[in-house]
Amino acid sequence: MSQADFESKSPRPGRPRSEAARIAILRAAHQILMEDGLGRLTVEAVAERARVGKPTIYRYWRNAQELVMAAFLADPAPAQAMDDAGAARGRLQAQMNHLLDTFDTVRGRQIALTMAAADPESELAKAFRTRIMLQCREEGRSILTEAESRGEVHLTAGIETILDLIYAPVFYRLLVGHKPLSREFGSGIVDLVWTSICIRPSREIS
Amino acid sequence: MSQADFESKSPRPGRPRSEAARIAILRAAHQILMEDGLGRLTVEAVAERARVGKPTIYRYWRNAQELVMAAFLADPAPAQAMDDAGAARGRLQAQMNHLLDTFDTVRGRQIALTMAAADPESELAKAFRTRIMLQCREEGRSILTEAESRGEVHLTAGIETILDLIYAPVFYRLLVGHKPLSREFGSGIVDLVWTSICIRPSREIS
DNA sequence: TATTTACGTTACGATACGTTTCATAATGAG
DNA sequence: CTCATTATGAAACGTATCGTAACGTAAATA
Repeated sequence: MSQADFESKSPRPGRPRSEAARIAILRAAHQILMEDGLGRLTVEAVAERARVGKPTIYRYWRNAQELVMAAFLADPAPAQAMDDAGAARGRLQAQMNHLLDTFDTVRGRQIALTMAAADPESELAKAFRTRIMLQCREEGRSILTEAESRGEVHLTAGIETILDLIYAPVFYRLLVGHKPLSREFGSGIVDLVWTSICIRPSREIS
Repeated sequence: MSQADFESKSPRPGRPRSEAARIAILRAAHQILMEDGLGRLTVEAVAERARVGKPTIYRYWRNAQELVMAAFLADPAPAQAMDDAGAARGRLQAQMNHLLDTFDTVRGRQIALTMAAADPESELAKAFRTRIMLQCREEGRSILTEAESRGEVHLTAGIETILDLIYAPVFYRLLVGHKPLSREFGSGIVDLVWTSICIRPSREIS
């Protein structure tokens, strides 16, 4: 009788895990990330704030990095209701605005930093960035591929490169901080990319 | 007689600082960054590898972060001799290739990570990123503004936004690692941006 | 009831930070 | 030459943190 069998047959013997403790830990971690930033988060501090023992934290997560990622994912940003009806360019712009609203925040920067600081090849980092990046990137992809099928744009340069051109500058300014993010910046990005890929180039933007 | 006066009048009394120690420290730090990465560099390890005392390190630099930045700056990447004669687009492409050669390395990623992990508002971080970013960014700016003065491109979207579109995707892939950097990627970036800003749009690229 | 698993507290050994103390070294001034 | 000064590396210090072990108690199942 393996453990899997055991679990499927009846509840485990012994004390059950405390969901209240788990939630308190995730909340405490998130608060510390917002107040002190990624570099100052310690398991000790989280344990103290959540009023739990360190062993409890280590029962759920292997290290601080894993806890941090879990904390961000446990408190997901609000998804935007995407309007499927409008023009592709307008939808891309709206989505960019939503991305800026979501990431031009303390939280956004800490998320980006967490992603950057992780070993890119680790399964943990892959899973995290998939979760963080997937929604907006897939929306962008969907907008662009639909526009392509309507003959409005060409994606010759490769959809992945185009998506990077759209989203990377946000991330870049978020992390490097050499210039602020702004709606104007977001519009500039969308304008540049759209001008490049649209099949009927429109010079009236100049 | 202030310290500045003192220094300008005659050599300081007492034992002079050891340039050999300073160089050994910077080299050791750089080696550890290349082998273990930013997150694993400790002052203790640098001191041991450089065969110096910790107080010696702290006499020169206030903390590990400052030392890391100094180590990267002490070993600058080779500057590319820029050919002023070619077409702007080709020069931009060549510069992008050089940027990829320089940054698609262990060192490049550690530099980017160092920049990202620093508090963007600190004077130290500002100075560091200025040093790291200034050369390639100013070259790109120069290429584009010359092309603009020749009536080849328009920079309506703002030169800063355009420069971010060119360089951010490199940084993004370098840090996030969701897809590799490549010459093809670099060409894709330059193509997309060029198509967007050039005044005579050329459709033969599609 | 006994057994099992989870809990928080406490303690542990290891590592690292930034600083102090110390003996020695390396200079310039008198 | 002596003396004063500054730098050096080794050693030590107090503090913080990591990840884990030990412990008494709690909360469940059989």
